[in-house]
Amino acid sequence: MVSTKRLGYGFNGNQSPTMLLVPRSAKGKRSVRKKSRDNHTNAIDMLATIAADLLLESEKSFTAPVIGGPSNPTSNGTLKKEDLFEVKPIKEEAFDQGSCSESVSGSNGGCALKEHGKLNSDVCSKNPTQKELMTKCISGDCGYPFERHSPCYAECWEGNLAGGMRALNQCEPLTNMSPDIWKGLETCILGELMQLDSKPSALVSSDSSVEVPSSEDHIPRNTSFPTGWWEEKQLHLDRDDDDDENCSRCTHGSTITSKVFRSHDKQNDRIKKLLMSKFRKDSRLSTNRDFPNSDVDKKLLFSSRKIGYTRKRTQRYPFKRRKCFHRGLMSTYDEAVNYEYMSNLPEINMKVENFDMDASLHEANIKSSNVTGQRSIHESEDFHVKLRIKSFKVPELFVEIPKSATVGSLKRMVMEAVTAILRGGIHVGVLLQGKKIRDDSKTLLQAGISHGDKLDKLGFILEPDNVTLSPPLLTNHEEPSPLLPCNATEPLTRSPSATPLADPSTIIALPELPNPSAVNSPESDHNSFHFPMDVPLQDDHQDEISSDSRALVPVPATNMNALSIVPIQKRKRPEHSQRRIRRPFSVSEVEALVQAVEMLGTGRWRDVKIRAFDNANHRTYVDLKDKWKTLVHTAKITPQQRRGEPVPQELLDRVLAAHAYWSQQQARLPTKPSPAEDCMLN
DNA sequence: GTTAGGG
DNA sequence: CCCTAAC
Repeated sequence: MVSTKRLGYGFNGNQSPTMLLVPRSAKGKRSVRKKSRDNHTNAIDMLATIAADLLLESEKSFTAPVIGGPSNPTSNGTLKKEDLFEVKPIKEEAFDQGSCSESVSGSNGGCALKEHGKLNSDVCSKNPTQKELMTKCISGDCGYPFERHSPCYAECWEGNLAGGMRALNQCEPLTNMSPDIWKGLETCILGELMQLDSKPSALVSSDSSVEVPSSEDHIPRNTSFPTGWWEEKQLHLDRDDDDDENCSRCTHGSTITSKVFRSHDKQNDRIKKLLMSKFRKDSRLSTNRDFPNSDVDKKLLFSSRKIGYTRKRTQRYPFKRRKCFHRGLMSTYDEAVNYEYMSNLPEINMKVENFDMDASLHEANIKSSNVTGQRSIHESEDFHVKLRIKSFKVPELFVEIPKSATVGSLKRMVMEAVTAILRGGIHVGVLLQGKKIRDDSKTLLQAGISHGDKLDKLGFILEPDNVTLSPPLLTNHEEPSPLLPCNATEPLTRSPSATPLADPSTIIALPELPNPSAVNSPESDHNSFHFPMDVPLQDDHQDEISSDSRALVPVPATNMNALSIVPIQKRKRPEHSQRRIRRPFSVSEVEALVQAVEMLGTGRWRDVKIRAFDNANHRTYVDLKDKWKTLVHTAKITPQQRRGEPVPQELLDRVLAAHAYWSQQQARLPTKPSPAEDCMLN
């Protein structure tokens, strides 16, 4: 018996950032849209993207970006010119510390914007050039209807005045799209947002101004910053007037009147009709590229280059901002799986081709849009729920390995473990407030994955495919567990329930260690160094993982409790765990098996197991029996017919001999010990 | 829980 | 390596 200290490691994958843009009406988890193929859909795409941006940020509270350049103004507010022109890349780490962290902590939710607002105020007051530039961007001089999507404004935000100026100069006005049209579109979208806010007082009044109540009350307490998008917008517009007061206004959510709502209602309705009509036609004529030449159609056909730039911006900012200000939110999205396609951010983020699939909803939209004032909340169906999955975690793994093991062996163990989990296929489970959403046919809206407060509780789970559905076990796993970041730094210490590895008898001898019993131990062979799969798959263990880590912890296959709640498509073994990983017998294992069978015979596999494979936890006596069966078969066929690692002919000869002998013995006296065993017993 | 045998 | 009948 080998006694050796083991090191426990917990793994949680770390993968590339992802962002998903999914229409609310999308069904199922795989409703990722295909990329748009023409300018028409590009235009809709862009509008949808913008709308989604606005929507999300109105719901989840938009937070201001951090100025990249003069991020650390001196106490007296003095800013050097070179500071303004210096492009300082924003490091993500910066968002996890300092004022960002404070603002995230919750008590002073307005701190982030306050800081930012003051900062920007300082910048503006000290540098009228930047202020002017920003104003130009806001006013639409660069042709972008929403300043946040304006390249020059974006640059200004980051303090990159030179870049902002360059962007402004390079920016071609969208001559095909009159400002009024854009204003109208904007108003339409914002109208949707207000409706979504579910505030009865959110009205589009006929006097061309809109009173927008604060969304503060609807912001989850654990979100970082209770400020609506329009509030931030207003902050920009009113920055000339004050600085600190901006913050208090935003934070306390007083009623404001925003310039952006001052559009003409009739025009808005007309535009909306055209837009909705356009969307509807698009959904019906998805393959028809000859689009009607309505005004909107023409005006939607603008340069795709701009769209691309806009998208680039829309991806860029939410990523940074929420990293800073929405830590609590982001953490729920951090859970993820290492899917290759997930890393293709630009592709996924532009999936809005079938922007509107629900014709009935469109009808409702058009119908309701004809009615001024209250509109159905279903209008928001057309917008998107934007989920940013920062990373997907691979299943949490547990590896126990002697300190003396090599790094290479550790790598192999991890590789084996990962392979074992992935080989059976894998799928994503969706958790909302700790509960599984099993009905793939539900829309996101129906499932409740549409509102900001709910999105906080949204999580994803990576699960093996070969799992089963067992209702009696549901309650165990369905307990709402807050989805928080998982550090998984103490994976093994939190398992009070003894695992097989805690038992010395299950410790696997490793080649690096002197092993007195290695003579008969197949595990002493270098090739037989395997990841102890039995260990991490204990039920109790996994339950703790699921509840403690609270992250996207994919459920190992043999966790019956967890697996039981997983809806599956490919369910080949409904009531059982994932197939064990294939572990070919090494030559030394074969030798040990042959030797044991020579002594014990072919009908005492349990004894064979105990005698020769007691340390090999992954070899059951059934495995040994099966292996012997295949060995006999292998010995009978020609070497050319054999596959896998060649077994020495000497061993195969012994197999045949032993097989012949014990077949004969079993026919005569099934219980008589072999001469060899007699010798051993003596 | 083991064994044996088909898949 | 899985599954299961038979013990």
